[in-house]
Amino acid sequence: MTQLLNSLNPAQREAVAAPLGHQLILAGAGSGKTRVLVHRIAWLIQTQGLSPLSILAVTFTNKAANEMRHRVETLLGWPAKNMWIGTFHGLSHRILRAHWQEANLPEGFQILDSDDQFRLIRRAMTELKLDEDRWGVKDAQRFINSQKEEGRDPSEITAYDHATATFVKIYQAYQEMCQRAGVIDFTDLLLKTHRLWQNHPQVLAHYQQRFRYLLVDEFQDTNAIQYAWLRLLAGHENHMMIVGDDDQSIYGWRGARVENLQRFCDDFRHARTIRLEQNYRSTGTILKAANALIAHNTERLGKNLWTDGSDGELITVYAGFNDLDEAYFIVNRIRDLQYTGHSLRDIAVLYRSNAQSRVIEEGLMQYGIPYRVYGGLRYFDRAEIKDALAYLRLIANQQDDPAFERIINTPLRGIGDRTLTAIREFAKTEQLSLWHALQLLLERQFFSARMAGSLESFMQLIRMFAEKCRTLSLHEQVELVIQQSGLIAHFRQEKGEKGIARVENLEELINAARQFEQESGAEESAQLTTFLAYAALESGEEQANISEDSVQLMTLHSAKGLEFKVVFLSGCEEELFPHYLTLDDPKGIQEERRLCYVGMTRAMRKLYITYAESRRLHGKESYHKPSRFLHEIPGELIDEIRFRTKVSRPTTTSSTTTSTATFSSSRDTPFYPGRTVTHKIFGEGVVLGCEGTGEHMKVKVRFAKVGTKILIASFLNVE
DNA sequence: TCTATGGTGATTTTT
DNA sequence: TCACCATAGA
Repeated sequence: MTQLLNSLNPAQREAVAAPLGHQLILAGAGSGKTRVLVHRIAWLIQTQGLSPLSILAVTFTNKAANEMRHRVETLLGWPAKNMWIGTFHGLSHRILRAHWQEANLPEGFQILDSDDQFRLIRRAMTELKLDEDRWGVKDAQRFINSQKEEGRDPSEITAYDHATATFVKIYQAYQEMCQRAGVIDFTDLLLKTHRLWQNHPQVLAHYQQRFRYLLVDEFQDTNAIQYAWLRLLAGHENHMMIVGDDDQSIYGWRGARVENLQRFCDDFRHARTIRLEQNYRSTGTILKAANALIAHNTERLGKNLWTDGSDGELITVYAGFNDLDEAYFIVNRIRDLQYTGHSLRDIAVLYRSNAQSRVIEEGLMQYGIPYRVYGGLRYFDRAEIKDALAYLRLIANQQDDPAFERIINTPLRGIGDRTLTAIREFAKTEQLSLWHALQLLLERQFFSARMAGSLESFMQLIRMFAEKCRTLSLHEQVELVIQQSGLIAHFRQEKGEKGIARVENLEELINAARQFEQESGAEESAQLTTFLAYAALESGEEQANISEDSVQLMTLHSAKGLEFKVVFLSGCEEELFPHYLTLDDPKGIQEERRLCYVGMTRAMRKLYITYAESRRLHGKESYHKPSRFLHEIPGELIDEIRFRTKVSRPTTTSSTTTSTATFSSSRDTPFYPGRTVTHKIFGEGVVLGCEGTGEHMKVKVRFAKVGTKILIASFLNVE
């Protein structure tokens, strides 16, 4: 047992071996918080004799949950398969599946993702005859989600003005549509679980008695409904350990409430606060700089990171002439690092907004440095995948209007907007699902003979699928649907790389289903439902070939929780960072400062901070002062370099290739870096570099499909 | 129903 | 600037 504690520092040990009761662990960046959580779980089981089944561990992302489960298993030495470790949404989902009746849900309820939600809200607005230009769908969506996060039903909202009253009407209509279609959105997962507990004390009691010990990660990111959820589950009897860092609260804009940390201490009396301040990640210099920066924030719970390691190198600040020059500097430093034997995966370039990645990508491309940009489309979010899943949803439940809308004319079968509007209107007046409405309209011979034919064959198709699927395994169902729905044929027609990729993605879905069959313990009859929920809740890893050693490009937000040996914090200019939309709100600026703190503390050994004196933004050249955050870092920790040569944007033509050719020395060949080329077998790719001349020139090309290859120029075609 | 064109507007993201 | 949308015309 003491073995468990041996590897920990005093503060960590205090947290891990704290007596039962409530604990708030204020865990600074890089202080080993996951380690503490995982050890605490092991300690509860091994020394306190708690059953693994009486422990509930909650995180925000699937990634964090998977990591925690994995580390618990490693530490305990046995599989923790039946332990409840998961996200708020995943755990809520599990509970709602078990209590669908009490929760007033259909047995096979499905989950809407944000995109489905958007479409359904838009439809609700059309039905209410609201002008989309005046009433933004996005605004309505935000309104609805934030009301739900506060736990409010449409009937519970007092509307003092016309705008709010309108949004409430939309909320009401949307909610009714969800109910009728048998679907729920992400926030509903939490809200309906909370309601379930409130309305059914015996269900609540069951979970309260089962989960005697709750552990919550990243508590500063909890919103109102999540807090209420936890509080209800904890009741008066149970114990709770929460881990968080108020200085890393960067999601206030999407409803996260840092105040929940303080509130926890008020609500759960006698909660013990333990600070983890020893940092195992960064150099002394980086920590001093980060501490100095964050000290400019007010109302902190207070924390000072320290290390017993060395001070390391100074922070290099680079003042670029413009954004190109800034990128040029970063790329050159990366090349230096590469030559001195660093792995590219240890290097990250961070920025405030996604648009900033472009210039840096172009620079990296010129030198053929592989990179990976985070924040792309995820597997289950791809249109073709969502189409296929919509077929499966409609097969499972014909009331599923969002699924119906998605595929009624995908692939194209000549069912246009007018036909659809007629179905929608009939469905609305008769309070029916679209499927049912269509059925009745066909019976009444509402449509022209031709249209009726198309519609009838669509319904036949779905009925046939439903019939056949009864006897098929999950992956066979998927296969049947993507083959015979015409989806594959449809995307095969699509020209270029895109179509090929889509077909491949669809085929991959069969594999995903097969894998799911083997891994999920679900009964065969429930597998389709569970698979669909899995697809909605776990949108999958971003696609990238992880095997290739590449520089990591991402926003500051997505960098949270990660660490890299070398970090470039780019675009540190007023109005970009802190972002101009936050400038008039002191709270906003403080959150930006925390974002900067998060960024800086990602660096283990070396931190570069860069900015540009001028930058092309929204098509215009703009000038900004260096970020105020730079001035908040003590000068003695900084080594500032200014640009030596002006790197100007070519003023001639404005195509991408010429503007980036600033980096390139080999413009005189048709195979200059950045150029798109095609190859008979490998498809489309981007030139990274070349050597030699004429027909025998060797060209290094990165192909979308097969990765980087060096080829003889004569085998390549310039588009 | 598909394609071309012009207007618009432009943080951060997970489930 | 550029990517997204909505609308008009084939």
